[in-house]
Amino acid sequence: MGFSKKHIFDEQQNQAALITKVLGHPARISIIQHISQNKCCNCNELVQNIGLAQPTISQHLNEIKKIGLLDQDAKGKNLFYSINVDRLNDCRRIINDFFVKTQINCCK
Amino acid sequence: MGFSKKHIFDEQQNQAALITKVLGHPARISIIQHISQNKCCNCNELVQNIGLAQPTISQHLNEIKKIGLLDQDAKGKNLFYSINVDRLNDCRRIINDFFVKTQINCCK
DNA sequence: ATTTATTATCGTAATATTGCAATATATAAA
DNA sequence: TTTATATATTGCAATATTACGATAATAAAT
Repeated sequence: MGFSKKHIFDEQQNQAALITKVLGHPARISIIQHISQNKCCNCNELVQNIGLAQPTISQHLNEIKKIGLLDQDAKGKNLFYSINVDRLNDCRRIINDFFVKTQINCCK
Repeated sequence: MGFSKKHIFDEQQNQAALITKVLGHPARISIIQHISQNKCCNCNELVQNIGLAQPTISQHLNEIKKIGLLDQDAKGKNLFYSINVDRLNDCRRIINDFFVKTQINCCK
């Protein structure tokens, strides 16, 4: 046990769960907020501001990349991250749809 | 290691992360949808429909309860679950705020 | 009182996540 | 070429999550 059973759920359910799972850690919420507030934010800046070790930040960045929320732009030795706004809006729509449909079902 | 560091994040960040973490599993997405579609849905019905063992469903229900999304109404030996719509809308607002603020920051 | 049905809890195994030190990699500067 | 800086990867320890069988608890029905 301990294994995943996502095959018994449909595409939409797995998609909504994947997005919320990635958002389901305060470090990742914080990283996304910080990048959005400081366009062209590099890894080091996140390490300084958030207070987690560099490998830990790097790991969380990878999780966020999994749902396509990050663009990156290498400039010299720096790697600047920014939010992919189109994908952000996709995610927002997917999660909001879940809430709206649930709410409508409850009240009819 | 392996321990949580949520004390380095603010209340809002932890709140958003807690809500999304609970939603971050397809079984819980499915359970919430099923309860919303069938008002007064008991545990057994979820077990039948979702295809996970009864203790597993019970465990997921407990996770969902942690963010106040479930009301329960004991009728005889049955325990009927329903969605707390006020709390659902709270959660929706909290998550949507996160998306909207992030999007605004990106584009100014 | 015994049986039946429903849900919760306990115990446990498998796996996943979180966090970091150490190290590797890559690029720029000296 | 050596040094410095930025990021990624590896390896590992601690903890959390997921899933389920077994069992307990509760309430109705016989």
